[in-house]
Amino acid sequence: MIDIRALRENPDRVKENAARRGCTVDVDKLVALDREYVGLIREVEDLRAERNRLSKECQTNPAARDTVKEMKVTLANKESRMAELKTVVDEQMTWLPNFLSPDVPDGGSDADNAALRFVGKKPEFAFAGRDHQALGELLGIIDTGRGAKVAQSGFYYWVGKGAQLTQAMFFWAQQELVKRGFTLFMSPCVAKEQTLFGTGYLPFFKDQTYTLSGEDLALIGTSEQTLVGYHADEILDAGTLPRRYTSYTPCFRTEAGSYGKESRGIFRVHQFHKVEQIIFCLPEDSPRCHELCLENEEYLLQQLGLPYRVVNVCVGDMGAPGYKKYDIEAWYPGYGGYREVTSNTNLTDFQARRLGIRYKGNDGSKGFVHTISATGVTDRVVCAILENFQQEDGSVIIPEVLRPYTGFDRITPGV
RNA sequence: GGAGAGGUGGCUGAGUGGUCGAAAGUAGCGGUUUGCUAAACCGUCGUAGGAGUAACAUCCUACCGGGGGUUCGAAUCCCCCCCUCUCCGCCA
Repeated sequence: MIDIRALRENPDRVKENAARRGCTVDVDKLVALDREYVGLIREVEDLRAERNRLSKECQTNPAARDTVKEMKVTLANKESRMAELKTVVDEQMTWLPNFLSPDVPDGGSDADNAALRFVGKKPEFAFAGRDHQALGELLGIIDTGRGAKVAQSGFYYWVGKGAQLTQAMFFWAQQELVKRGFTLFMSPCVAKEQTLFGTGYLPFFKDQTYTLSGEDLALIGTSEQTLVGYHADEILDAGTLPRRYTSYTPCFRTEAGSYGKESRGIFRVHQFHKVEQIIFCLPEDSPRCHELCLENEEYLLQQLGLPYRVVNVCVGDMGAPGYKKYDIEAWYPGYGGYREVTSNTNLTDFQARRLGIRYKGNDGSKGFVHTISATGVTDRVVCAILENFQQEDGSVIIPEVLRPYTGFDRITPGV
Protein backbone atom coordinates (compact mmCIF):
# COMPACT_ATOMS: atom_id res chain seq x y z
CA MET A 1 0.00 0.00 0.00
CA ILE A 2 1.29 3.41 -0.82
CA ASP A 3 0.76 6.41 1.44
CA ILE A 4 -2.56 8.04 0.59
CA ARG A 5 -0.87 11.39 1.12
CA ALA A 6 1.13 10.69 -2.03
CA LEU A 7 -2.17 10.46 -3.86
CA ARG A 8 -3.40 13.71 -2.33
CA GLU A 9 -0.23 15.72 -2.74
CA ASN A 10 1.12 14.37 -6.01
CA PRO A 11 -1.57 12.52 -7.95
CA ASP A 12 0.34 12.85 -11.22
CA ARG A 13 3.23 10.86 -9.84
CA VAL A 14 0.85 8.12 -8.66
CA LYS A 15 -0.92 8.11 -11.99
CA GLU A 16 2.27 7.90 -13.99
CA ASN A 17 3.61 5.11 -11.81
CA ALA A 18 0.37 3.13 -12.06
CA ALA A 19 0.35 3.47 -15.83
CA ARG A 20 3.97 2.36 -16.12
CA ARG A 21 3.20 -0.72 -14.06
CA GLY A 22 0.09 -1.69 -15.97
CA CYS A 23 -2.29 -0.92 -13.15
CA THR A 24 -5.88 -0.47 -14.26
CA VAL A 25 -7.05 1.69 -11.37
CA ASP A 26 -8.60 4.95 -12.60
CA VAL A 27 -6.42 7.31 -10.63
CA ASP A 28 -8.28 10.47 -11.64
CA LYS A 29 -11.53 9.01 -10.46
CA LEU A 30 -9.91 7.79 -7.28
CA VAL A 31 -8.55 11.25 -6.56
CA ALA A 32 -12.01 12.74 -7.09
CA LEU A 33 -13.61 10.20 -4.74
CA ASP A 34 -10.96 10.85 -2.14
CA ARG A 35 -11.53 14.61 -2.39
CA GLU A 36 -15.20 14.10 -1.74
CA TYR A 37 -14.33 11.83 1.14
CA VAL A 38 -11.97 14.31 2.76
CA GLY A 39 -14.57 17.05 2.32
CA LEU A 40 -17.12 14.92 4.09
CA ILE A 41 -14.68 14.23 6.91
CA ARG A 42 -14.67 17.96 7.65
CA GLU A 43 -18.44 18.23 7.58
CA VAL A 44 -18.99 15.13 9.67
CA GLU A 45 -16.37 16.09 12.21
CA ASP A 46 -17.86 19.55 12.60
CA LEU A 47 -21.28 18.02 13.19
CA ARG A 48 -19.87 15.55 15.67
CA ALA A 49 -18.11 18.35 17.53
CA GLU A 50 -21.41 20.21 17.79
CA ARG A 51 -23.21 17.08 18.90
CA ASN A 52 -20.62 16.38 21.57
CA ARG A 53 -20.85 19.94 22.82
CA LEU A 54 -24.64 19.77 23.06
CA SER A 55 -24.53 16.39 24.74
CA LYS A 56 -22.53 17.86 27.56
CA GLU A 57 -25.00 20.71 27.77
CA CYS A 58 -27.83 18.20 28.25
CA GLN A 59 -26.84 17.70 31.85
CA THR A 60 -27.84 21.25 32.69
CA ASN A 61 -30.14 21.99 29.77
CA PRO A 62 -32.51 19.10 28.95
CA ALA A 63 -33.87 21.03 25.97
CA ALA A 64 -30.67 20.41 24.06
CA ARG A 65 -31.72 16.81 23.66
CA ASP A 66 -34.22 17.63 20.97
CA THR A 67 -31.66 19.61 19.01
CA VAL A 68 -29.26 16.72 19.09
CA LYS A 69 -31.96 14.30 18.01
CA GLU A 70 -32.59 16.37 14.92
CA MET A 71 -28.91 16.66 14.15
CA LYS A 72 -28.46 12.95 14.27
CA VAL A 73 -30.49 12.43 11.12
CA THR A 74 -28.31 14.77 9.06
CA LEU A 75 -25.21 13.33 10.60
CA ALA A 76 -26.24 9.74 9.89
CA ASN A 77 -26.75 10.51 6.20
CA LYS A 78 -23.37 12.11 5.82
CA GLU A 79 -21.71 9.38 7.82
CA SER A 80 -23.13 6.67 5.64
CA ARG A 81 -21.98 8.41 2.44
CA MET A 82 -18.59 8.90 4.03
CA ALA A 83 -18.30 5.21 4.91
CA GLU A 84 -19.35 4.30 1.39
CA LEU A 85 -16.61 6.47 -0.08
CA LYS A 86 -14.03 5.15 2.32
CA THR A 87 -14.79 1.58 1.31
CA VAL A 88 -14.33 2.38 -2.36
CA VAL A 89 -11.20 4.45 -1.83
CA ASP A 90 -9.64 1.81 0.42
CA GLU A 91 -10.39 -0.94 -2.06
CA GLN A 92 -8.86 0.99 -4.94
CA MET A 93 -5.82 1.87 -2.84
CA THR A 94 -5.04 -1.81 -2.27
CA TRP A 95 -4.58 -2.23 -6.03
CA LEU A 96 -2.13 0.64 -6.49
CA PRO A 97 1.42 -0.64 -7.02
CA ASN A 98 4.44 0.46 -5.06
CA PHE A 99 6.65 3.22 -6.44
CA LEU A 100 9.73 2.19 -8.38
CA SER A 101 13.40 2.67 -7.81
CA PRO A 102 14.78 5.06 -10.47
CA ASP A 103 17.12 2.39 -11.81
CA VAL A 104 14.43 -0.19 -12.61
CA PRO A 105 14.62 -0.97 -16.35
CA ASP A 106 11.60 -0.52 -18.58
CA GLY A 107 10.17 -3.53 -20.30
CA GLY A 108 7.29 -5.93 -20.36
CA SER A 109 8.81 -9.34 -19.67
CA ASP A 110 11.86 -11.17 -18.34
CA ALA A 111 13.44 -10.67 -21.75
CA ASP A 112 13.88 -7.01 -20.78
CA ASN A 113 15.68 -7.66 -17.51
CA ALA A 114 19.12 -6.09 -17.41
CA ALA A 115 21.99 -8.50 -16.86
CA LEU A 116 24.36 -6.94 -14.31
CA ARG A 117 27.12 -9.54 -14.21
CA PHE A 118 28.06 -13.10 -15.01
CA VAL A 119 29.84 -15.13 -12.36
CA GLY A 120 31.44 -18.57 -12.40
CA LYS A 121 32.62 -20.83 -15.17
CA LYS A 122 30.15 -22.84 -17.21
CA PRO A 123 31.06 -26.53 -17.34
CA GLU A 124 32.13 -27.91 -20.70
CA PHE A 125 30.95 -31.40 -21.49
CA ALA A 126 32.45 -33.73 -24.06
CA PHE A 127 29.06 -35.40 -24.12
CA ALA A 128 25.42 -34.40 -24.48
CA GLY A 129 24.37 -33.01 -21.12
CA ARG A 130 21.15 -34.26 -19.60
CA ASP A 131 18.61 -31.97 -17.96
CA HIS A 132 17.59 -32.42 -14.33
CA GLN A 133 14.54 -34.46 -15.19
CA ALA A 134 16.54 -36.95 -17.23
CA LEU A 135 19.19 -37.15 -14.52
CA GLY A 136 16.55 -37.50 -11.84
CA GLU A 137 14.99 -40.44 -13.63
CA LEU A 138 18.31 -42.07 -14.45
CA LEU A 139 19.49 -41.79 -10.87
CA GLY A 140 16.10 -42.67 -9.41
CA ILE A 141 16.05 -39.56 -7.24
CA ILE A 142 13.13 -37.58 -8.68
CA ASP A 143 9.72 -39.23 -8.95
CA THR A 144 7.14 -37.06 -10.65
CA GLY A 145 4.94 -39.97 -11.71
CA ARG A 146 4.13 -41.06 -8.19
CA GLY A 147 3.85 -37.44 -7.12
CA ALA A 148 1.02 -37.15 -9.62
CA LYS A 149 -0.53 -40.44 -8.54
CA VAL A 150 -0.59 -39.56 -4.86
CA ALA A 151 -1.22 -35.83 -5.05
CA GLN A 152 -1.56 -34.27 -8.48
CA SER A 153 0.52 -33.42 -11.49
CA GLY A 154 2.93 -30.78 -10.28
CA PHE A 155 3.86 -32.60 -7.09
CA TYR A 156 6.86 -34.88 -6.86
CA TYR A 157 9.15 -36.85 -4.60
CA TRP A 158 12.83 -36.46 -3.95
CA VAL A 159 13.98 -40.03 -3.36
CA GLY A 160 16.97 -41.60 -1.63
CA LYS A 161 20.24 -39.75 -2.22
CA GLY A 162 18.30 -37.02 -3.99
CA ALA A 163 16.34 -36.36 -0.83
CA GLN A 164 19.53 -36.53 1.22
CA LEU A 165 21.27 -34.07 -1.08
CA THR A 166 18.32 -31.69 -0.99
CA GLN A 167 18.01 -31.80 2.79
CA ALA A 168 21.77 -31.33 3.10
CA MET A 169 21.66 -28.23 0.94
CA PHE A 170 18.77 -26.70 2.87
CA PHE A 171 20.38 -27.41 6.22
CA TRP A 172 23.74 -26.05 5.06
CA ALA A 173 22.11 -22.88 3.69
CA GLN A 174 20.30 -22.24 6.97
CA GLN A 175 23.55 -22.67 8.91
CA GLU A 176 25.34 -20.25 6.59
CA LEU A 177 22.65 -17.61 7.01
CA VAL A 178 22.71 -18.01 10.78
CA LYS A 179 26.48 -17.43 10.61
CA ARG A 180 25.70 -14.24 8.72
CA GLY A 181 23.47 -12.84 11.45
CA PHE A 182 20.09 -14.34 10.62
CA THR A 183 17.75 -15.74 13.26
CA LEU A 184 16.37 -19.12 12.24
CA PHE A 185 12.63 -19.75 12.48
CA MET A 186 10.36 -22.70 11.97
CA SER A 187 7.16 -21.18 10.73
CA PRO A 188 3.52 -22.06 10.24
CA CYS A 189 2.83 -23.25 6.71
CA VAL A 190 -0.60 -21.66 6.62
CA ALA A 191 -1.63 -18.07 7.13
CA LYS A 192 -4.87 -16.13 7.32
CA GLU A 193 -6.15 -13.81 4.63
CA GLN A 194 -5.08 -10.68 6.47
CA THR A 195 -1.48 -11.89 6.47
CA LEU A 196 -1.52 -12.66 2.75
CA PHE A 197 -3.10 -9.30 2.09
CA GLY A 198 -0.58 -7.54 4.28
CA THR A 199 2.37 -9.07 2.50
CA GLY A 200 0.91 -8.06 -0.85
CA TYR A 201 0.04 -11.54 -2.10
CA LEU A 202 -3.61 -10.57 -1.98
CA PRO A 203 -5.26 -9.20 -3.96
CA PHE A 204 -2.51 -9.37 -6.56
CA PHE A 205 -1.84 -13.13 -6.59
CA LYS A 206 -5.17 -14.48 -5.47
CA ASP A 207 -5.27 -17.11 -8.20
CA GLN A 208 -1.89 -18.46 -7.06
CA THR A 209 -3.16 -19.26 -3.60
CA TYR A 210 -4.39 -22.55 -2.19
CA THR A 211 -7.09 -21.80 0.37
CA LEU A 212 -8.42 -24.27 2.91
CA SER A 213 -12.14 -24.78 2.60
CA GLY A 214 -14.18 -23.66 5.57
CA GLU A 215 -11.25 -21.85 7.17
CA ASP A 216 -9.76 -18.39 6.99
CA LEU A 217 -6.47 -20.03 6.05
CA ALA A 218 -4.36 -20.56 2.98
CA LEU A 219 -1.22 -22.61 2.35
CA ILE A 220 1.71 -20.25 2.28
CA GLY A 221 3.23 -19.44 -1.09
CA THR A 222 6.46 -18.53 0.70
CA SER A 223 7.55 -18.13 4.29
CA GLU A 224 7.92 -14.44 3.51
CA GLN A 225 4.23 -14.34 4.36
CA THR A 226 4.64 -15.76 7.84
CA LEU A 227 7.99 -14.13 8.63
CA VAL A 228 6.97 -10.62 7.64
CA GLY A 229 3.54 -11.17 9.22
CA TYR A 230 5.36 -12.14 12.40
CA HIS A 231 5.68 -8.47 13.37
CA ALA A 232 2.27 -7.28 12.18
CA ASP A 233 0.82 -4.50 14.36
CA GLU A 234 4.07 -4.09 16.26
CA ILE A 235 6.31 -1.14 16.91
CA LEU A 236 9.95 -2.19 16.72
CA ASP A 237 12.66 -0.41 18.66
CA ALA A 238 14.84 1.24 16.00
CA GLY A 239 17.91 0.13 17.92
CA THR A 240 17.08 -3.50 17.15
CA LEU A 241 17.04 -2.92 13.37
CA PRO A 242 17.93 -4.31 10.97
CA ARG A 243 16.45 -7.65 11.98
CA ARG A 244 17.42 -10.58 9.79
CA TYR A 245 15.20 -13.65 9.78
CA THR A 246 15.41 -16.93 7.91
CA SER A 247 13.30 -20.06 7.71
CA TYR A 248 12.88 -23.18 5.67
CA THR A 249 9.37 -24.17 4.59
CA PRO A 250 7.46 -25.78 1.78
CA CYS A 251 5.83 -23.26 -0.55
CA PHE A 252 2.54 -23.90 -2.30
CA ARG A 253 1.38 -22.28 -5.53
CA THR A 254 -1.49 -23.20 -7.78
CA GLU A 255 0.40 -21.97 -10.85
CA ALA A 256 -2.95 -21.31 -12.42
CA GLY A 257 -2.57 -20.46 -16.07
CA SER A 258 1.03 -21.53 -16.33
CA TYR A 259 0.50 -25.05 -17.63
CA GLY A 260 2.86 -25.91 -20.42
CA LYS A 261 5.32 -23.16 -19.62
CA GLU A 262 8.70 -24.43 -18.45
CA SER A 263 6.84 -27.45 -17.25
CA ARG A 264 9.37 -30.22 -17.87
CA GLY A 265 10.86 -31.64 -14.70
CA ILE A 266 10.30 -30.00 -11.36
CA PHE A 267 11.07 -26.43 -12.27
CA ARG A 268 7.55 -25.13 -11.96
CA VAL A 269 5.54 -27.13 -9.46
CA HIS A 270 2.76 -26.78 -6.92
CA GLN A 271 5.00 -27.45 -3.95
CA PHE A 272 8.64 -26.54 -3.62
CA HIS A 273 10.91 -25.82 -0.70
CA LYS A 274 12.76 -22.68 0.16
CA VAL A 275 15.16 -21.15 2.60
CA GLU A 276 14.10 -17.52 2.87
CA GLN A 277 15.83 -14.30 3.90
CA ILE A 278 13.76 -11.53 5.43
CA ILE A 279 15.07 -8.20 6.69
CA PHE A 280 13.20 -5.50 8.60
CA CYS A 281 15.13 -2.24 8.52
CA LEU A 282 14.98 1.53 8.75
CA PRO A 283 13.88 3.23 5.52
CA GLU A 284 17.29 4.73 4.81
CA ASP A 285 18.85 1.29 5.21
CA SER A 286 16.79 -0.70 2.74
CA PRO A 287 18.99 -0.26 -0.34
CA ARG A 288 21.98 -1.51 1.65
CA CYS A 289 20.02 -4.45 3.08
CA HIS A 290 18.75 -5.30 -0.38
CA GLU A 291 22.36 -5.56 -1.58
CA LEU A 292 23.23 -7.59 1.50
CA CYS A 293 20.65 -10.24 0.63
CA LEU A 294 22.00 -10.37 -2.90
CA GLU A 295 25.50 -10.91 -1.53
CA ASN A 296 24.19 -13.79 0.55
CA GLU A 297 22.47 -15.38 -2.43
CA GLU A 298 25.62 -15.07 -4.49
CA TYR A 299 27.78 -16.39 -1.69
CA LEU A 300 25.69 -19.55 -1.44
CA LEU A 301 25.80 -20.20 -5.18
CA GLN A 302 29.54 -19.51 -5.29
CA GLN A 303 30.18 -21.92 -2.43
CA LEU A 304 28.25 -24.54 -4.36
CA GLY A 305 30.31 -23.77 -7.45
CA LEU A 306 27.37 -22.86 -9.69
CA PRO A 307 27.69 -20.42 -12.59
CA TYR A 308 25.05 -17.72 -12.65
CA ARG A 309 24.12 -14.23 -13.71
CA VAL A 310 22.50 -11.43 -11.80
CA VAL A 311 19.73 -9.44 -13.43
CA ASN A 312 18.03 -6.19 -12.50
CA VAL A 313 14.38 -7.05 -13.01
CA CYS A 314 12.36 -4.79 -15.28
CA VAL A 315 9.01 -3.17 -14.53
CA GLY A 316 6.91 -5.75 -16.33
CA ASP A 317 8.52 -8.73 -14.62
CA MET A 318 8.17 -7.37 -11.08
CA GLY A 319 5.16 -7.78 -8.82
CA ALA A 320 3.17 -4.72 -7.83
CA PRO A 321 4.52 -4.59 -4.24
CA GLY A 322 8.16 -4.41 -5.36
CA TYR A 323 10.29 -1.26 -5.44
CA LYS A 324 13.35 -2.96 -6.89
CA LYS A 325 14.16 -6.58 -7.58
CA TYR A 326 17.21 -8.64 -8.39
CA ASP A 327 16.93 -12.15 -9.75
CA ILE A 328 19.74 -14.60 -9.96
CA GLU A 329 19.62 -17.03 -12.83
CA ALA A 330 21.78 -20.11 -12.62
CA TRP A 331 23.25 -21.77 -15.66
CA TYR A 332 21.55 -25.06 -16.53
CA PRO A 333 23.77 -26.85 -19.06
CA GLY A 334 21.31 -29.69 -19.65
CA TYR A 335 18.59 -27.18 -20.38
CA GLY A 336 21.00 -24.92 -22.21
CA GLY A 337 20.15 -21.61 -20.60
CA TYR A 338 19.96 -19.43 -17.56
CA ARG A 339 16.92 -19.97 -15.34
CA GLU A 340 15.71 -18.11 -12.27
CA VAL A 341 16.82 -19.61 -8.95
CA THR A 342 16.46 -16.72 -6.55
CA SER A 343 14.71 -13.41 -6.35
CA ASN A 344 15.34 -10.56 -3.99
CA THR A 345 12.93 -7.68 -3.57
CA ASN A 346 13.08 -4.39 -1.72
CA LEU A 347 9.44 -3.77 -0.80
CA THR A 348 10.14 -0.48 0.99
CA ASP A 349 7.18 0.34 3.24
CA PHE A 350 4.55 -1.35 1.04
CA GLN A 351 4.09 -4.38 3.31
CA ALA A 352 4.83 -2.54 6.55
CA ARG A 353 2.05 -0.04 5.85
CA ARG A 354 -0.49 -2.79 5.24
CA LEU A 355 0.64 -4.85 8.21
CA GLY A 356 1.22 -1.96 10.59
CA ILE A 357 4.90 -2.65 11.26
CA ARG A 358 6.48 0.51 12.57
CA TYR A 359 9.70 1.58 14.23
CA LYS A 360 10.39 4.07 16.97
CA GLY A 361 13.77 5.53 17.80
CA ASN A 362 15.04 6.98 21.06
CA ASP A 363 15.40 10.29 19.28
CA GLY A 364 11.66 10.39 18.63
CA SER A 365 11.92 9.24 15.05
CA LYS A 366 9.16 6.94 13.88
CA GLY A 367 7.62 5.51 10.75
CA PHE A 368 6.99 2.33 8.84
CA VAL A 369 9.90 -0.08 8.52
CA HIS A 370 11.13 -1.30 5.17
CA THR A 371 11.15 -4.99 4.34
CA ILE A 372 13.43 -7.02 2.11
CA SER A 373 12.34 -10.43 0.94
CA ALA A 374 14.88 -12.68 -0.71
CA THR A 375 15.44 -16.30 -1.52
CA GLY A 376 18.28 -18.25 0.01
CA VAL A 377 18.05 -21.50 -1.90
CA THR A 378 15.25 -23.66 -3.36
CA ASP A 379 14.88 -27.07 -4.99
CA ARG A 380 15.83 -25.37 -8.23
CA VAL A 381 19.34 -25.03 -6.90
CA VAL A 382 19.53 -28.80 -6.50
CA CYS A 383 18.44 -29.11 -10.12
CA ALA A 384 21.32 -26.81 -11.06
CA ILE A 385 23.71 -28.97 -9.04
CA LEU A 386 22.54 -32.05 -10.93
CA GLU A 387 22.97 -30.44 -14.32
CA ASN A 388 26.29 -28.69 -13.68
CA PHE A 389 28.08 -31.50 -11.93
CA GLN A 390 26.86 -34.40 -14.05
CA GLN A 391 29.33 -36.85 -15.58
CA GLU A 392 29.13 -38.71 -18.84
CA ASP A 393 27.69 -41.82 -17.17
CA GLY A 394 24.97 -39.75 -15.52
CA SER A 395 26.51 -39.70 -12.07
CA VAL A 396 26.63 -36.40 -10.21
CA ILE A 397 29.49 -35.05 -8.10
CA ILE A 398 28.35 -33.47 -4.82
CA PRO A 399 29.66 -29.94 -4.05
CA GLU A 400 32.31 -30.13 -1.35
CA VAL A 401 30.52 -27.84 1.08
CA LEU A 402 27.58 -30.26 1.19
CA ARG A 403 29.54 -33.46 1.73
CA PRO A 404 29.69 -33.12 5.51
CA TYR A 405 25.88 -33.16 5.43
CA THR A 406 25.28 -35.78 2.72
CA GLY A 407 27.92 -38.25 3.83
CA PHE A 408 28.63 -39.14 0.19
CA ASP A 409 30.45 -37.37 -2.62
CA ARG A 410 28.56 -38.54 -5.65
CA ILE A 411 25.33 -40.09 -6.81
CA THR A 412 25.78 -42.90 -9.29
CA PRO A 413 23.16 -44.59 -11.50
CA GLY A 414 22.03 -47.91 -10.18
CA VAL A 415 23.71 -47.47 -6.81
C1' G B 1 -14.46 -32.19 20.86
C1' G B 2 -16.49 -30.51 26.22
C1' A B 3 -16.32 -26.66 30.28
C1' G B 4 -14.69 -22.00 32.14
C1' A B 5 -11.97 -17.17 32.14
C1' G B 6 -10.46 -13.02 29.56
C1' G B 7 -9.33 -9.30 25.45
C1' U B 8 -7.85 -1.46 27.85
C1' G B 9 -2.08 2.87 25.77
C1' G B 10 5.40 -0.07 24.29
C1' C B 11 4.47 -3.59 28.54
C1' U B 12 1.75 -4.73 33.37
C1' G B 13 -2.89 -3.22 35.03
C1' A B 14 -7.35 0.05 37.34
C1' G B 15 -11.76 1.68 35.53
C1' U B 16 -19.78 -0.65 35.06
C1' G B 17 -23.47 5.60 31.59
C1' G B 18 -21.17 12.16 31.35
C1' U B 19 -15.88 15.37 35.45
C1' C B 20 -12.16 9.05 30.97
C1' G B 21 -8.09 9.27 25.87
C1' A B 22 -8.51 6.75 30.13
C1' A B 23 -5.65 5.89 37.44
C1' A B 24 -1.24 3.52 38.87
C1' G B 25 3.22 1.00 37.91
C1' U B 26 7.01 0.01 34.40
C1' A B 27 9.84 1.10 30.05
C1' G B 28 11.22 5.52 27.04
C1' C B 29 12.61 10.82 26.78
C1' G B 30 14.33 15.68 29.38
C1' G B 31 16.32 17.58 33.94
C1' U B 32 18.20 17.89 39.19
C1' U B 33 21.09 15.62 42.81
C1' U B 34 24.32 11.94 44.84
C1' G B 35 28.30 9.85 42.79
C1' C B 36 31.08 5.12 40.13
C1' U B 37 29.11 1.27 35.73
C1' A B 38 23.59 2.63 39.47
C1' A B 39 19.89 4.89 42.69
C1' A B 40 16.60 8.85 44.27
C1' C B 41 13.59 12.98 43.03
C1' C B 42 11.01 16.34 39.41
C1' G B 43 8.94 16.87 34.65
C1' U B 44 7.37 14.64 30.08
C1' C B 45 5.36 10.67 27.37
C1' G B 46 -0.63 6.80 23.00
C1' U B 47 -2.11 6.16 17.64
C1' A B 48 -4.47 7.89 13.29
C1' G B 49 -7.23 11.58 10.42
C1' G B 50 -8.75 16.71 9.62
C1' A B 51 -8.11 22.13 10.41
C1' G B 52 -4.19 25.55 11.49
C1' U B 53 1.22 27.65 11.50
C1' A B 54 6.96 29.88 7.87
C1' A B 55 7.78 26.22 11.57
C1' C B 56 6.10 25.39 16.57
C1' A B 57 1.69 26.16 19.31
C1' U B 58 -3.28 25.23 19.20
C1' C B 59 -8.18 23.24 17.95
C1' C B 60 -11.49 19.30 16.23
C1' U B 61 -12.75 14.00 15.19
C1' A B 62 -12.05 8.85 15.82
C1' C B 63 -9.86 4.77 18.44
C1' C B 64 -10.34 0.70 25.21
C1' G B 65 -10.47 -7.17 20.12
C1' G B 66 -14.11 -6.49 15.41
C1' G B 67 -19.17 -5.28 13.79
C1' G B 68 -24.13 -3.69 15.02
C1' G B 69 -27.74 -1.69 18.68
C1' U B 70 -29.80 1.31 23.02
C1' U B 71 -28.94 6.63 24.66
C1' C B 72 -28.74 13.63 24.29
C1' G B 73 -24.15 10.93 25.80
C1' A B 74 -20.88 4.18 25.88
C1' A B 75 -14.33 1.51 27.61
C1' U B 76 -18.76 1.02 30.79
C1' C B 77 -25.57 -1.54 28.95
C1' C B 78 -27.59 -5.21 24.88
C1' C B 79 -26.75 -8.54 20.42
C1' C B 80 -23.49 -11.09 16.88
C1' C B 81 -18.56 -12.42 15.55
C1' C B 82 -13.21 -13.11 16.19
C1' C B 83 -9.12 -14.21 19.14
C1' U B 84 -6.28 -15.72 23.48
C1' C B 85 -5.69 -18.40 27.98
C1' U B 86 -6.93 -22.41 31.66
C1' C B 87 -8.98 -27.30 32.80
C1' C B 88 -10.90 -32.08 30.80
C1' G B 89 -10.81 -35.47 26.57
C1' C B 90 -7.97 -37.11 22.30
C1' C B 91 -3.24 -37.21 20.10
C1' A B 92 2.12 -36.51 16.60
